[in-house]
Amino acid sequence: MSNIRGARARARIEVTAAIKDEARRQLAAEGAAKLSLRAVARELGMVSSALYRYFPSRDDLLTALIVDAYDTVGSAAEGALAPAPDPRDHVARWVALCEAIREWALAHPHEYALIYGSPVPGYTAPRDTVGPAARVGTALISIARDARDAGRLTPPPLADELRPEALRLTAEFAPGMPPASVVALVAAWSQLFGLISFEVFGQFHRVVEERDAFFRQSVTRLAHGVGLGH
Amino acid sequence: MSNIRGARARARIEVTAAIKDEARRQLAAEGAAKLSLRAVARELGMVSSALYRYFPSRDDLLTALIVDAYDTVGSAAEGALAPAPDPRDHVARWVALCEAIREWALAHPHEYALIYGSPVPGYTAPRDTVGPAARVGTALISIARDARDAGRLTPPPLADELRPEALRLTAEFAPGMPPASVVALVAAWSQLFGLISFEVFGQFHRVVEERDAFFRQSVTRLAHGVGLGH
DNA sequence: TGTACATCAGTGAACGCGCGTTCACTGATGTAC
DNA sequence: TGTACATCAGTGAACGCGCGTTCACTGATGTAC
Repeated sequence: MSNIRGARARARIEVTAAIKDEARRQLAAEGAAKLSLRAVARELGMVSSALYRYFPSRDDLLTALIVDAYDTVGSAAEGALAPAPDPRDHVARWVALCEAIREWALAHPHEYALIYGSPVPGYTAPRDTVGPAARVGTALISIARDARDAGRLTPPPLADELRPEALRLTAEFAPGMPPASVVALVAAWSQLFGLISFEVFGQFHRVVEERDAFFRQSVTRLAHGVGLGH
Repeated sequence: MSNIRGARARARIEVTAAIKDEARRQLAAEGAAKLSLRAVARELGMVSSALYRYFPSRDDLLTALIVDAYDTVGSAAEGALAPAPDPRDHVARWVALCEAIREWALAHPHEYALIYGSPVPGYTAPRDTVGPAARVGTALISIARDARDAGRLTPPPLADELRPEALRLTAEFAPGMPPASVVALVAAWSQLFGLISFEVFGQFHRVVEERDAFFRQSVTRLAHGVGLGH
């Protein structure tokens, strides 16, 4: 039974998780700027200095929350990729993926704001965040790749001035894909989050009412813009 | 000479402007959450309580900054509408409009974040902001309307489930326009800000390098998605 | 034109508050022999 | 299996800080007669 690992090791894992959970709760209540170590400790019945056994500073706690957020939205996206009803209907898979991301965002608006909203002032994201941050983009690309392999991806027109950049993006993020499609994918990626951010941040208030249907329509059009399903 | 208006009235206007300018400076340095009345007063050589002669509370100062931000980006947008080289090239006008908004955003990232980023926690936008907030959307619609009047607007396909919503949106925001175009316009509006937000908030860091050309390409495609220029 | 009174910008002290972080400490858990 | 020592989670007090807002006040500007 080598899985016991001692009371200390297990306690450390549990307390670390409890701190992050409470921090997330306060994030949802007050927003990132007002997240306070003292308040987290208070709520947990600890003394504030005790948190320094787990996180060297407030910023490190924030970083952990950011990494977790990227990871949960990333795995939500990847999860939506798997159970596709018809793996050959690339538009439907694209829409399902977009809907999974939107649902996560609506369920966790403050964690969403943490990673896709205004940067937290005075805080600069460390290296640890770049891997998890890429997962959503990778999922979007994978659908386009499947479509290409099935001969059902039509590259959109591409301005000459963007050709070098398109080749660079392709080499770096989606080798083998048509460069024009890669550019369109990057644009669609940001536009997807434009749709979600406007909903989550309240810009659609008193504008769009039928949000589900509007989102479905818009991301379907986005899929066509990328060249899926032609 | 009735334009003298007394030293008091003129001083009030000047001091109010100075407070907002200094607040904007701090916004750029620290972000909205850290904007502090005391720091603004300190920098202006006033005592903090003196600001209460001009703004009843910190939130009211924030509201003033938000309204100003919507107004400046709105007039930047409207300004780009006017000097169109060829008023019949609706795609070019659309692109110019989008570029004007992007340039304002890049030049004033914190004011941009104030209105298009995560909502400031604990702050709820008052009525005064809705008028100024609509100016950008109205400018986008006006281009589409010109295109339609010239017979150069092709409504995109529209899902049946969205038909009622499309009619409502049309009646409210763009009477007389094809409902499918209005839905596409609302989507394009949010997607435009997705492109800008990703650039301003750093998501394109180490991803997109040729930002000008990428933006031009993407908003041109956005124009086509709305049905301009067919 | 001169005077009496009202208005209002700005002062300075104070209120009560919460914050991040450091430090010397206690006592429980883990480890090596 | 038992003992001696090392590790480490958590304590409690303290540091120095900045914040928004209120309040009674002074003195300059504006207004009515």
